[in-house]
Amino acid sequence: MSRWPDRLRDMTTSSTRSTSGSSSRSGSYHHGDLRQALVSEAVRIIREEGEKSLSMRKLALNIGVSRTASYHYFADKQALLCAIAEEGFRRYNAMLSEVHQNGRRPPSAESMRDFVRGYVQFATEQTEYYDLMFGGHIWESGTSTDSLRKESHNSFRNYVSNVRSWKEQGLISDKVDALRFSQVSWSTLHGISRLIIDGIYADSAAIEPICENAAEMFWRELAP
Amino acid sequence: MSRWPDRLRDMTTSSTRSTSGSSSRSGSYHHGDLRQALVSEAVRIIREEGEKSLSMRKLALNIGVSRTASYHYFADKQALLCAIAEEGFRRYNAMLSEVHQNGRRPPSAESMRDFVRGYVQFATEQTEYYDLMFGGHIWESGTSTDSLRKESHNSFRNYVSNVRSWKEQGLISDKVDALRFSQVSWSTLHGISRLIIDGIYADSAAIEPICENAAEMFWRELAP
DNA sequence: TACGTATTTTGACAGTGTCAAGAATGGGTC
DNA sequence: GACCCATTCTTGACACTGTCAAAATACGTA
Repeated sequence: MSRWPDRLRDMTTSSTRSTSGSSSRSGSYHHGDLRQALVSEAVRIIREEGEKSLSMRKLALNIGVSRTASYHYFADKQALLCAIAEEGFRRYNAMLSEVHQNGRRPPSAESMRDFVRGYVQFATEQTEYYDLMFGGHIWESGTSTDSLRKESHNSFRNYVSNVRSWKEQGLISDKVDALRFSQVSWSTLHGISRLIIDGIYADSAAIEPICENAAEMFWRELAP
Repeated sequence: MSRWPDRLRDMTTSSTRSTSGSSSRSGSYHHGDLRQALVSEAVRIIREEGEKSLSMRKLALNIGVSRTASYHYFADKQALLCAIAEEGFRRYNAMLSEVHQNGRRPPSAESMRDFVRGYVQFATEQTEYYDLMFGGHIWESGTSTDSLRKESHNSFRNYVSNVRSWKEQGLISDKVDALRFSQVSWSTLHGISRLIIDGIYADSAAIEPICENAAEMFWRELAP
């Protein structure tokens, strides 16, 4: 006679379980892949109900484990959020290398436009990740995970070294300061994204021309 | 024999009381200027201990009133934060009109640099306000106060109409789209500020050259 | 002095993150 | 197969949080 028959019965039919896929043995005391299930469900909650609505207790309840089970995989809530942000950086890098076609595409007015569009699209469509990646909550007071810090530094370093290599190949003006340009242009992209996400640029029809304008401005800076 | 002798004694010597100034009658049941005291103390807590550390209960305790007294002036915590953001917009507008010398200063490479510096300085030094003004928490899910929304719209409209009037006076290139330029440049300013605030541009020595670069980029867009 | 209104308090409820201690499980060794 | 132990999960508990409803207090005014 089990001590939690209802919960177990619920678990086998829970929609949550179907997403975790591989190694989850339904009906067992051990979940099988709790760590991944936690991250997935957390992302789902943030996307569909907002970050504020994510609590460790509700998260565990939805998955079908007890409130503190998660603490075996994440030291605290912050660590969970860091793990999600890391996943975000992985997706972000994938998006970047697709837009840049792995560096095989020379910079141009068009490539700039595609890049700006891609960035803003990623930020505004995958808000669940973007908010955590550059949201501040994670970074303030230095409570972020080591691996997350490494991942994010990598991301920006790639960005700069991209510009630098363009300059060395003579594809852009040699007057450009690669580091400064990267910082300022990234700021612009980040600013556009944040203002859209936060609903301050409410008119969604304005997004496209804003991106175009930004891309033109960037290219005016870079053009040989 | 009073029912809360300790609290009353504390109140008269509390450092909090001394800041409220004018109409507070110390030692009385009625606080005198509780609304203002709440805002001031809330700002203090956010600045010195971080926004996360601000709770309605602690706030009331610090001031020396009971936990729910604040709800007579603010419908909920969100409303309190909106009030602080409004105060922030007032300070922001003051800063702007000082930098622009009330519109009497024609746009130039120097004025651009001063403007960028002023903006970033305001954002990074008065983080308590800036975070709330453009922080998202307040805007998401449309729970912001009417008066706050009005104040913020005003702020941006002023910014655009400034650029527009420059254009009409022939002080900048007539190829500039005032609205688009305003949106993109504001995004850049916001992006720089956020990335500094969030500690992602950790090197504080980089701030100055970043601002300079941004200002140059802006002026290249505007120069007649 | 009495009354109504503005202001503040107490009590209560449903949440939250997280620690410490214990219980169930599964894999490896004899 | 029986045993043991590390891994995984649960229960209980504590100190917090925002906020509602009802009661208490003080003040201005008639």
